[in-house]
Amino acid sequence: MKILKYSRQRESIKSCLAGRTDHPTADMIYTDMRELFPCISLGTVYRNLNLLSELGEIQKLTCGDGKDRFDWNTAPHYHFVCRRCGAVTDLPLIPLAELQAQAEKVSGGSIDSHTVYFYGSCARCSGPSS
Amino acid sequence: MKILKYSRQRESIKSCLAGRTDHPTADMIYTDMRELFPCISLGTVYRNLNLLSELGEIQKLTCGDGKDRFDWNTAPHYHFVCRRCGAVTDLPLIPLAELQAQAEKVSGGSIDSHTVYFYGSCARCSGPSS
DNA sequence: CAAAATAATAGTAATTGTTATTATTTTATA
DNA sequence: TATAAAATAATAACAATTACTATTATTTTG
Repeated sequence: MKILKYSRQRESIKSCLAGRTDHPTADMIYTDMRELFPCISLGTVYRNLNLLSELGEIQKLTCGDGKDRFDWNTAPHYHFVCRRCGAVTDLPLIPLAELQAQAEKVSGGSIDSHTVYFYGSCARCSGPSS
Repeated sequence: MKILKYSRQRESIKSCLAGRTDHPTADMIYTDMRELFPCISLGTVYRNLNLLSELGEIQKLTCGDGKDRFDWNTAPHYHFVCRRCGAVTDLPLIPLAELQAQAEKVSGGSIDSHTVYFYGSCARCSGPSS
């Protein structure tokens, strides 16, 4: 199936994601999208998020909370997951290309990417008011 | 609910997992377990795997294929996921404590663990016969 | 050791996140 | 504009997991 260069919903889903710094689930995107397209289907959201991530225009994350999350930033970077509030945030760390090269060596196969998730309690949740 | 010190099924699930070097899903454990306990329930397998991982006696992995996997080795270590055959294997790499310390610093919160998954094609799947 | 209390189990139903199906509408192209 | 292809909304189906319940196993208590 050839992909059309233009689809209102897909364009909108992509820019909706691009406008968020958190890492929303399909359901969160769906909630947002209904403001613009009150009749949009959850299936459309899922289909386009998967399509966009297959095309390499967005990234799918699995941080261990059971639901997929999505990230407009396709550049490799590491994430932090707060176990208390569930927030997923980017960390300003340089991805370790050497680590991946080392992993590839010991694996005996070929490695094209890696993911790193840090788990703990975010600044807000560790703060004095909690 | 207080946890009993002895339950045949739980003990057996734990030692079943301990005897495997792959990182089986609940369903794979279930298949194994039925040889010993033909009437064991899948719910029992799930409940005990979750219980054991909450107790810190085993580890739960989410490598992005939709199903949870389990690891008898609770020591921090990194994993390799083959996108072709789906195998999940351990990598002999020293976990980077400094990276976690660095992540904690930039996060502003507190971090107690991190996971690393490498993705690619394993030795067998990259080999000549494929 | 027997009886009472508590936890674990098998069997099953329910829930959740996600994907597939289908009739209809949108978009691209001639 | 007419035709073909792709995307959509609505809905059903699905797979992994969790919840429920009556019964059984284990522990505790007298």
